[in-house]
Amino acid sequence: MPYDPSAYPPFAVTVDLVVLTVRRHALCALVVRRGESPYEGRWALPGGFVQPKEGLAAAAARELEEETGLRVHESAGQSGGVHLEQLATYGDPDRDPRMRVVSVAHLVLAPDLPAPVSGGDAQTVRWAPVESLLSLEQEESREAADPALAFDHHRILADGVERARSKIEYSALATAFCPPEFTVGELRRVYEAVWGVALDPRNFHRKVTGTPGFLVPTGGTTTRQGGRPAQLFRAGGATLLNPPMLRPEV
Amino acid sequence: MPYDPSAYPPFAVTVDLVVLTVRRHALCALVVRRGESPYEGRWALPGGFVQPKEGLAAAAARELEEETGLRVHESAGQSGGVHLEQLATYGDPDRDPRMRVVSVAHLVLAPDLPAPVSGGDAQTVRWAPVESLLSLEQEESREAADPALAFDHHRILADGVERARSKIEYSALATAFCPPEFTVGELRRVYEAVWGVALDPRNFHRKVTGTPGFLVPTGGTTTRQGGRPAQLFRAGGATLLNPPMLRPEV
DNA sequence: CTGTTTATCGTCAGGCAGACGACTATGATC
DNA sequence: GATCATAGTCGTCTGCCTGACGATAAACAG
Repeated sequence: MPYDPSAYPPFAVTVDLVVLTVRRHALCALVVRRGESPYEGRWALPGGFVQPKEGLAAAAARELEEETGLRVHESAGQSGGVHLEQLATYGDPDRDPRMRVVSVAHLVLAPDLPAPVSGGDAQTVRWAPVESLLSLEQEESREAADPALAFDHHRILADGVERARSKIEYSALATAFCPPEFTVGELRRVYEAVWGVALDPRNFHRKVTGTPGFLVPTGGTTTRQGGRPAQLFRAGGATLLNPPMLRPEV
Repeated sequence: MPYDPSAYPPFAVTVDLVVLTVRRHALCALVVRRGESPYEGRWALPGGFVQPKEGLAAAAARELEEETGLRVHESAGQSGGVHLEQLATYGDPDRDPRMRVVSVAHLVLAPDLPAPVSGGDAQTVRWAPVESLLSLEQEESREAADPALAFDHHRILADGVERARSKIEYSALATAFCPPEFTVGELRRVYEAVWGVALDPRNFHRKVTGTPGFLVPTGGTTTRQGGRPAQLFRAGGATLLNPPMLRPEV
């Protein structure tokens, strides 16, 4: 099977981004409003073409910075540092009606941003709760009050959310949703938002403070959540939690 | 950013396969000898171009059947059924010296085949223990007695093996390495081969027979492993093991 | 018949998670 | 300033699961 550079089928390769954060106790994803056909006016995941001499992760990082101003830290997993990883690749022959597009989806976990989204037009880029994005799509046949996501982005988002949900079980990645310094309660609210469940504050506290390398106390305290002052922590060096955090049944 | 079908960069999209099985108590991968430049004469993972109107999983299944005669069962996870899943996508700009190739790697778990490999030339397709494939590559600078894998296939294989090792922890996928009917001991040898550790037969037996939906007794027994007759099982409907099998530390 | 091999059942101790009580230290409200 | 609401932190207890390992069972090889 010799290569003939003009004989291989014409493919376009793109990256799509599932950018997740936790805002107001809800897991939110970054979506952009499409300004062109197809799916004009619909919400879609941010993304774009991979450049000829650009790696896949580099393309994802570039698109992320173009859309949000977020910069990926090299050593992912740091608290306050944005985490980026490859999610999966979607290449159904007719996922884009215009041409054959293979999209390498990436997952980004970011802390809540004070400014909504810098670098993008506020009218066309926004955070949307994943719950509404995913549930709306389920009943796509309803009147198009809030249209569903474009292309196969519903599936990509669902896969990304599922990846995030399972990954915070056995890794320290939940700290990627937190500011550089955070309390145990704030970290617990991240788990609660991502999993959509309530956790026992006492057992959670015992678990995370008892896992070596997960949290490092900074010595400071804060009362920004109200109530008794809480210790501040940074993410420790551990990336894998063993034994894992257990997601409650059902 | 309007689409211009002639303006996007020229990409080729391929699928590569990490096909794993357990033979003679060792985890083995399918490799083919390259007959052309670059890396002529080297071993490489099987793979090929995605066709214009073909999905990624379909391309992987087609390549698998072309190289091995194996056919993927639709409902993966059945014992005796071949399991196929997407692994990851590799697209470094210079991973192939000839052109820009983005490869969507897939992971295949198959039971040990009585016939070596049907459908392929026995001289150019073979099972190789992953231990030797991976360790050889580590010392690539040694004399080229047995050259390393072509392209970035060492990394792809390593990722696939790591995926398989972690996935049998929390899923019932180990049965994909087994024939349609198998004993607890045979299943244990699968775990031991994939993880490269020895497991306690008594605790393993308690664990797998006590996990609902993992194993279904067929009523038959066999002595093909020698010793006392062992019950035969089929894979149950469960796909996720909760709690998971624990891989011994270190 | 005896030793070897593999399968299977049981026992026991330690670790960890879920349920939940108790106490502490803030700010808010009266 | 007393009281209340809110959040954080420490402990206790119980049940489940795992790792270590003893014991028995059923085949085959000599």
